[in-house]
Amino acid sequence: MTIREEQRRRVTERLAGHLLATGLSRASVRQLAAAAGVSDRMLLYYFKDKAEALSEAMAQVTSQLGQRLEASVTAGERLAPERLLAEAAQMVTGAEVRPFMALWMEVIAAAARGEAPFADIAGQVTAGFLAWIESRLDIEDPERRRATAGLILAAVDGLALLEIGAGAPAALAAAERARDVRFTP
Amino acid sequence: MTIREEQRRRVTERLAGHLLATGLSRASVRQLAAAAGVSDRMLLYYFKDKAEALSEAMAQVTSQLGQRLEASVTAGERLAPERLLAEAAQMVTGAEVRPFMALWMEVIAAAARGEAPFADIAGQVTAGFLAWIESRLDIEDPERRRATAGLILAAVDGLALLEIGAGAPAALAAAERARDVRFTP
DNA sequence: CCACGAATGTAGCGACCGCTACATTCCGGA
DNA sequence: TCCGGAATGTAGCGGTCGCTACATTCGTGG
Repeated sequence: MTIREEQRRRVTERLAGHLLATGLSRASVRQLAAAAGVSDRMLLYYFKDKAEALSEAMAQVTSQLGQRLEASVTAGERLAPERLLAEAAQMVTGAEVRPFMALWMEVIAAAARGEAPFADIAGQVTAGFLAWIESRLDIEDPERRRATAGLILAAVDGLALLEIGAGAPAALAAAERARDVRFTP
Repeated sequence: MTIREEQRRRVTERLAGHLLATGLSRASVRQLAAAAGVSDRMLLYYFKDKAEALSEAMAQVTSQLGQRLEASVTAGERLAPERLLAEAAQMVTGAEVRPFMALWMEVIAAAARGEAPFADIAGQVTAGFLAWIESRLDIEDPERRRATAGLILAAVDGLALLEIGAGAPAALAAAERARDVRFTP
């Protein structure tokens, strides 16, 4: 493996940590390079441009989160939507995934205004989450399962958003209230 | 009324339209001034700085949305949370309020990273929406009413977010699915 | 040991950013 | 009519941005 490839991997991991810690606003080429412990000149040697560096780093971030999700939710078991919603709501208001949700909000916002490469990143991450939720729902009808997964993901993302706009206590209360939700049929 | 005050109002309205149409990414001082039909020098004469201009424009935007909400939802009537959720979900996926939701995502993202003045703006807008939803919920217990309002707002915002990440059809299907939600008790 | 490509450093380009100092024009009241 | 403040224009400051041209050093295969 060339030095470039090695560095690329090391730098990607550090970038992921930096993004989780500080968000996209501290993500200029020079700032990213400093956080990764390399010169800005070298960052753009390892990656062809800033977009590629960010894409790789975000892929790393979501991969890490995916592993945590796998570990925290009982594997293989399919749950009723009510339970999955309750667990997801609890998780998203917890301290562990909060950095990710904050970063995720920024990615979504950048995607909303069409900024490359965030539109692609947002689409991929959303698709990944939807597939993950779907695979854990004990709903037979595929169409209904997909729609339910979308609604659960919307609720989860919305709770993270509520936390930003109304504070953690309000978001926690809403997450508690999510336990009273029932899906029919 | 001085010319300055007159211009301030005219410019505020144009800025609101520009923000709705193009979002925060096209919101540099020079771009805002061009959209408002004044020189950048004059924009910062009417407003003391960029933050003040954006705050006024966003207040204008939310005021407009508030008027639309008042007009579209039966006034004075208190609804069951299921119905309010269904109506809100339908509204947020409609073409009318979509520009606002896109802008709202950007404001939330900026607030999440602590950017002034968006943290304040996000807090005020969220509080306004929560109060509006609460005033239309036929739930007796104030604490439960507040928590339910938070959950409904989270669902609505989440649907807008889902539309960005997964596309309009997925968001529509999830909004449809929201009709099957029941709150207990 | 040396040639050659990989790796790295130095320096800066042109564009945009928010904002301001300064000069000038406009206009209504004394 | 002229004076003073409001209104507006001109020009540019110091900074960050993403990115690159060019030069230099390093390390390894022949």
